[in-house]
Amino acid sequence: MMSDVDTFKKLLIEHQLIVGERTFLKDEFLIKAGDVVYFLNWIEKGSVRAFFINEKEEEQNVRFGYIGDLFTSVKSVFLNQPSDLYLQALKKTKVHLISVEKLKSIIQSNEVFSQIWINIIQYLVCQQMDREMDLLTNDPKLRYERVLERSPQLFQEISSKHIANYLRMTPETLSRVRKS
Amino acid sequence: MMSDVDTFKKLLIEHQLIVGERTFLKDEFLIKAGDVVYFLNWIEKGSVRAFFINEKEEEQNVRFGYIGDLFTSVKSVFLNQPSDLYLQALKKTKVHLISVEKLKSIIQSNEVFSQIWINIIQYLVCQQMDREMDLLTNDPKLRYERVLERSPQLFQEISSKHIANYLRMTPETLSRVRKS
DNA sequence: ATTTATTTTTACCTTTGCTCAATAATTAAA
DNA sequence: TTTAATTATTGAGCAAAGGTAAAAATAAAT
Repeated sequence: MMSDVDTFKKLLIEHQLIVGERTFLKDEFLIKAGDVVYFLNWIEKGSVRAFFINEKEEEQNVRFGYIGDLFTSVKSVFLNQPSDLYLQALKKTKVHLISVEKLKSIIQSNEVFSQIWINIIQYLVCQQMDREMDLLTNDPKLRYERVLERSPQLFQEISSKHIANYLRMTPETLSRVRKS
Repeated sequence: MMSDVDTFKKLLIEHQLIVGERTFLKDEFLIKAGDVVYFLNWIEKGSVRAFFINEKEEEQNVRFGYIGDLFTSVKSVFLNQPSDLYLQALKKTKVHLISVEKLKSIIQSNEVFSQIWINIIQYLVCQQMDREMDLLTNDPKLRYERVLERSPQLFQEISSKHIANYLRMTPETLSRVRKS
């Protein structure tokens, strides 16, 4: 059985929404804060992180993307405003570029697209609720275990340093938590 | 100029999606965890909180609703599963009931509905990103200030006790933060 | 392969938000 | 209005997560 995201990817190809591809070296930025976002990135190879700079000028990770993921600065796309996130390649990463303009247009004109789009963003809302519940867990160990259970692949793909940041703790705390 | 939510409310009336109304006394539950959710609550009067029970059996607030808001257990509606949230009246609260079944049906069949629905849930995603950034702010004072700036009405409507919980801190810490 | 840089682990110390407790202030109930 | 119950404030002590620093382990670069 095909997932909504798989169906959506098939539609992206059929309707020629893929307008190019790009390769980023490790640490290169797909998008920087302040940039206007023209593309969704469909990751063919590599991995990416999304982070923002907080009030103390520190980087704060909010999302990771791996092979097969559609990755972008969502708020920027939805609100038509400059990105508040940085998207950065964690290793050499190849992406296919989906035109935001064409995507928005076809979501408005094509019934099939709009319905599947609804399913996809509704699912995104659900994932964000889970993320909120994770972040509201005070005990670092429980926070770690919750995320490990739901996203085990995260811990395969991403370095502990970045996971610790994502989990709102220091690398030292994560290291201790994993031992105990 | 009419907001998407206002337009949506107008459509709810025109298409007779309001199938009843209910009044809840202070502390009564609109929905309990485990319940199947049949309705969206359009709040006419009063205020409501959404919370879940965490691993330590404590209540954890995740959302508040006031007059005019559409309020429900979103994940339950989107995933067709029992609610993981409790929705509880914080004072005597009157709501109009929107049929989830009818809403889902009309979103699939009516172009106008589906397009405005897309706008509404895309906006919801953006709000959740902001919430995530709030929760990732480590310093309680900054966390308080961020939310106060973006949702000043929250501090009018809701008691400090519940706000503190929502902000991931104790009432004592919130009290001290407000003084300083 | 060797060097350089980065990440992870460990120990010790510091800070800060939480618990507990007592009081004051508000709100609800009789 | 008076009483009861809940909520908000303040202080003191403590536990736990974070900071610092140094060593060990990986990974990257030459």
